[in-house]
Amino acid sequence: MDTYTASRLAADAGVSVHVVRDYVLRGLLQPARRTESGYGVFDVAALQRLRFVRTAFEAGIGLDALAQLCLALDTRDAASTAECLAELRRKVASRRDSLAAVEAQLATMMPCPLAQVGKLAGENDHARR
Amino acid sequence: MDTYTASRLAADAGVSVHVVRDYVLRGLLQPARRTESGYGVFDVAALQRLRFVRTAFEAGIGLDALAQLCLALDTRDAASTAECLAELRRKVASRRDSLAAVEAQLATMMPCPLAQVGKLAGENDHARR
DNA sequence: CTTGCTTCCGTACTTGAGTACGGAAGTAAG
DNA sequence: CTTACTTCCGTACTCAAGTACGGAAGCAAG
Repeated sequence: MDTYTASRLAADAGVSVHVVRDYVLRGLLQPARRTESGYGVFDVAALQRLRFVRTAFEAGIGLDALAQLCLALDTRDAASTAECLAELRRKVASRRDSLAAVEAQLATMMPCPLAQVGKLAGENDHARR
Repeated sequence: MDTYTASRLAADAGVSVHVVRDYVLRGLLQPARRTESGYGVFDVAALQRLRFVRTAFEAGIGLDALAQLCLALDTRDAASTAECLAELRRKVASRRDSLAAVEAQLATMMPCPLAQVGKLAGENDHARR
């Protein structure tokens, strides 16, 4: 019936059980329901959520920002969801830019093993102010 | 004569003096020389180095990896420099991939504020094993 | 029922990056 | 010389994300 225990969910998403618990505490994840004895029961949506969060996290998005989005998502608040999404897209874009900059600098250092680390960003600003 | 005091260097790179000291301790940066009284004296190369490190750091490269590269750079060890550069390029590439994945998922959630977080990565793997 | 796993929960430690504190000593201006 | 700022150094704290520990209780098999 597509239900997951905490450890199954963790295994399927490739994280430790602890991370699942941590994310539940942070509001990134919630069990679809709980057994009478308090055990969490998760569904496919939770797995998708968890995978999404991990991907975003690996891309450098902080858990707090993701928690905000998840909250908006869970409360089905269209306005704040849109806002969170916009903010995330900004973050992603800025991250992509830094990445591009590093790639460029890395490229300039590739061929020669000398210490010409700055050759690109040479603003050459007036020392000895 | 293009020399920088620790605080000038920090200001010009847009970081705090503490970060400069921290980076010197980590071997990411070294003063060109020191005054008799132990004060660090930096040069433009250090500024370029610092800027590069910050850019890379903002792109999600850990300081440890950067420290390795800087060590290789400073010892002018062509072999390990090349190795570090290769590794950094791998990291950058993987980071770019995560970023692309997030962008894709973000795009699928943009138009509709519903909780269809996973619609992309839908592996649909057999729950209730 | 007993043995053995999983879950729960709280708490506490770890690691990475950075900030803050406190004192000693250098430096610079009047 | 005195006052005020900067630097140095070590140590200690903060914050984020995760891991580890320890005990209580659920669950499952013999």
